[in-house]
Amino acid sequence: MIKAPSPPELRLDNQICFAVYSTAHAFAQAYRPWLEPMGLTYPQYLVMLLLWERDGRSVNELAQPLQLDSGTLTPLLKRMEKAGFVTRGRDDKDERITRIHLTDFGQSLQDQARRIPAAMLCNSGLDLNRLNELREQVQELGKSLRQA
Amino acid sequence: MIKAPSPPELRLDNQICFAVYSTAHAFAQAYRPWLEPMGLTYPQYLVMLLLWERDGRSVNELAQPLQLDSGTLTPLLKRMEKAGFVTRGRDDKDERITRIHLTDFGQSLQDQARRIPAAMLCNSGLDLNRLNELREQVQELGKSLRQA
DNA sequence: TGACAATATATTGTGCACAATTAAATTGTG
DNA sequence: CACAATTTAATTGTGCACAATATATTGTCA
Repeated sequence: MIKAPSPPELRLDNQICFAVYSTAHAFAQAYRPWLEPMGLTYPQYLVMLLLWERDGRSVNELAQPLQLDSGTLTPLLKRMEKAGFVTRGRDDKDERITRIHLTDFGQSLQDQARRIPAAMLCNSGLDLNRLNELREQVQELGKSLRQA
Repeated sequence: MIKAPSPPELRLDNQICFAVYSTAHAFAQAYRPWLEPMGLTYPQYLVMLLLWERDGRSVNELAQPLQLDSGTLTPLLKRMEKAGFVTRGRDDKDERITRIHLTDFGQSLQDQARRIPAAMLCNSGLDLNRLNELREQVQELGKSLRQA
């Protein structure tokens, strides 16, 4: 019994979903040498980016930009609290809300983090303009997929 | 005490790593309506793509193109075996090698899968040419990051 | 042939990611 | 005010992802 060859549109190499999936993992690996010395994982670093922009966010104010839910964030934030990056406490006015605040230590890590973007630009093998164009296209793609 | 504003290169929205990370998750969600009826998760679907191309691969021959290790694949393949998509058995000549073979059921799912790429193309909001260009750029980026 | 290095997979432990559910606080409405 | 609806997090259960380690088989060379 002869088996038909796999159609080209099902080949792994032709899947943009896999290109994105695989490159996402490559990014996490590329960040590791910078993040591990700080004691941060890659998703925790994303949380730090948001808190450096604006401190005292609620879980939802982290979840929305990151597109994550409380099932992911709650244990992640507990680990970050245990590691001394943030504090977790209920909002004074509305006890439903958990507010996340940077510790002095967490705030202080921003100085080290400032060196990362230039290093990653170098690792990317692209110039800043092309990388920004690519970023916008990938952002648009993500947006289309989410509303589809 | 005044806190300096977060530098723009550390803003989450300016990070291509996050655009890729977030779009990868959006893809997994976009595939779900097609994969769930088949009983496949997204990473399992990637394994199926490789097996439809060429059956009887070793764990390593799956691991290399997927950029995953045995710590991820072994339990994933056991779940796929339990679900009836594949069989796992040692190579006759070299007992170190575990060979993965599609079951008839696993092979038969390819027909359903053939309809997925067109649907995802539609979800992407792009035409095939632009999507292919974008895929190649993302693949190149991943390659640069891995060898950096 | 008999150590021993190399290879291939599996195991262990930690940390995401997400669906589904639960629980508590607040808001809106009659 | 009572109380249903809503909002916000936390919990539970399953499935990746990966570093580090362990185990078993094969190849090699003295």
